[in-house]
Amino acid sequence: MKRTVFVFSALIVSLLILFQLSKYAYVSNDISIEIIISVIAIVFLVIGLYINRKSSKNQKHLSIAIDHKKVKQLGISKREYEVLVQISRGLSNKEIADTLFVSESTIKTHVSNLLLKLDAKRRTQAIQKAKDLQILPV
Amino acid sequence: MKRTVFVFSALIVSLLILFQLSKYAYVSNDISIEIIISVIAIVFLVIGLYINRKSSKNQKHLSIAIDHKKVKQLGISKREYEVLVQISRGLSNKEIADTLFVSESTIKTHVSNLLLKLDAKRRTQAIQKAKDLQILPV
DNA sequence: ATCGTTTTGGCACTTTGGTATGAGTCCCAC
DNA sequence: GTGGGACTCATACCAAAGTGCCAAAACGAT
Repeated sequence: MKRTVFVFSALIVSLLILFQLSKYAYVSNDISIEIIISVIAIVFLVIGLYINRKSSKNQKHLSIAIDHKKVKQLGISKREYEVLVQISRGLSNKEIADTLFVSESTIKTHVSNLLLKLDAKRRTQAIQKAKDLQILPV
Repeated sequence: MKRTVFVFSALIVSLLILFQLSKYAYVSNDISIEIIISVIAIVFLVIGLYINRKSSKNQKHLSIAIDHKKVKQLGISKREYEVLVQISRGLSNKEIADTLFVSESTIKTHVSNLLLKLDAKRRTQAIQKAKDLQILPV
């Protein structure tokens, strides 16, 4: 939002500058009218591209953002979410147990609960559903 | 590529038109010089935005684009790739067998070969690696 | 301090996944 | 027409994943 304001301010300022320049060009007759117009064209092309870059960056961030609210809505606890992340990295229950310093039984319990909460039959399906729900980076 | 050519053609044409207009404005003195400049500014702003929209669309397509060459490099066959896609959708071997109209044994063979070729220990890891290698939509 | 949730874990059991091996069919290239 | 690759399938076996049930410890809020 703040950036949009900044962009429009810059736009207005450059407009004013260009009006001044165009008057100056008019005074010194026809030597540079094409150059002025070219400059204007380039400047506004760049401005257009700049605005575009901003919006595409926003899109990127949106597609990566994780919906923490949805995690809570699904009743997925903090620890369960950690397990979910490790599952999506392709780790086995034993490996997850080792990285989280708990027993494999515990991981199995967490996984079982995750499958229930995500309405999935397998861990691979859980990964897919979690990404659809934007609770895992796509 | 074709669209880029189109955009640049439009850009050059509009430039020529604007030069003509600017000369006309010069002949009819200073009544419309600001208007001409405004028009130029708006036109090129729009062109910039248009190019931006295109490039952001391209970015989207790029992030989704699949590296078919890499699939071949890894020696993954057509059928194996089909199985890989179904794995990433979260299907079980039996379900994949049903959707591809073959036996579960066949799918097991394909999966085993896939794990070898992707250097993965589990199907979840295969999904992860395949996405890293851009042979599956991220 | 007590209640509810989370986290942890064990055990027995079933299901699914993955390996190894071997083999038959099909098709394409040389 | 022969060899090689891709696709198919089976069997046997082991590993991993997942279920059900239970229960204790830890934690957080009122």
